[in-house]
Amino acid sequence: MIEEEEQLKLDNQICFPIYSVSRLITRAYKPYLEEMGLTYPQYLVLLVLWEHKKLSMNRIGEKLLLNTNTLSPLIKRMEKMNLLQRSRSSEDERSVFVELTEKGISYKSNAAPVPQQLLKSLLSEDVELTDVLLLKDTLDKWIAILSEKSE
Amino acid sequence: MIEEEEQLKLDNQICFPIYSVSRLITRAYKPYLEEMGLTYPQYLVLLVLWEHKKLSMNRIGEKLLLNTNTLSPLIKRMEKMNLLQRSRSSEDERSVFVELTEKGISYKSNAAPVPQQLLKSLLSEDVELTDVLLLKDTLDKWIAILSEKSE
DNA sequence: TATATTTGTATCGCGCACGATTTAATTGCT
DNA sequence: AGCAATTAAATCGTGCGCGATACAAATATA
Repeated sequence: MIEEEEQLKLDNQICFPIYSVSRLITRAYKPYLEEMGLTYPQYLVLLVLWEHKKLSMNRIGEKLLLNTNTLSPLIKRMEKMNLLQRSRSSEDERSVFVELTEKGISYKSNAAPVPQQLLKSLLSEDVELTDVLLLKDTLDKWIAILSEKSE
Repeated sequence: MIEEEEQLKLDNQICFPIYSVSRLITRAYKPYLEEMGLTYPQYLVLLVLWEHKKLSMNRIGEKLLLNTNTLSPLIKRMEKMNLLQRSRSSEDERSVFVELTEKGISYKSNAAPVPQQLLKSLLSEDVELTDVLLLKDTLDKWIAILSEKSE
């Protein structure tokens, strides 16, 4: 157990590297994404829609752990870019369903090699694939814990 | 090696869990920090100043991997809260040095137990301290790689 | 059937992040 | 000394995140 004084040093924090790597990875994604005029969160929306065709705002939010106050304007921006279409459900007039346009679907082939390339740039002698899988495993468990806590 | 189609599924992404956990951790910090009226990035600035007394904007940015376009307004907000004081260097009029006030220093004792409590809430049967240290190790290596790339 | 509660989405305000640009001070070069 | 290049901060515009709030549609309850 580290003593109180030591705990507060930046180097001994566990949350700071997570926060920093998250930002650095978004930055690393940028050159690939801005060719398509996308931001990282917008790319995430495409990811779930490539996989699921048509989803309500609600379901997209659940999958990305984002609230509608973040998603609403984000998705509207993507609609303006003609990447997707929003439409009210006829069964439940409160729900808005989101579906990709041809353009949105077509971006899939451009984006396909990106995660692989990025992963490659994160691997080295020091960081092997097994380390990454271990890391992902821990993070996934934390997501389960933390997202449950915030209901 | 995962095939192309599979790669694009959210569950197979490595960057998404990092992005999500980062946000969830900031959220988990919130109840502790808002007692002091702080945000997570502001808390990070306090961390480095508790450790280093007096630093230029530049040096704070280096340590937190943040640029001045993020730090300038953030630090000005903290100055308004009387947590710190800014002053131009007399040797180099371009540099602005930042130093904590008594109030800023005094927050240290409030913040001291927070990281420990947070870490505790992240540990479970499934995630032990050794896993966390392994994770931090990988992330620190990635910071080295990624922060070098963006010069 | 009338009313209360819940649910799905949108809006508002604030605080980051960050690319691009600006301004001022310092350094380097001839 | 004189001028270009570099360096340190600040400013601007855009896009997230997110707490708080609003509002309409659907559901539950009396």
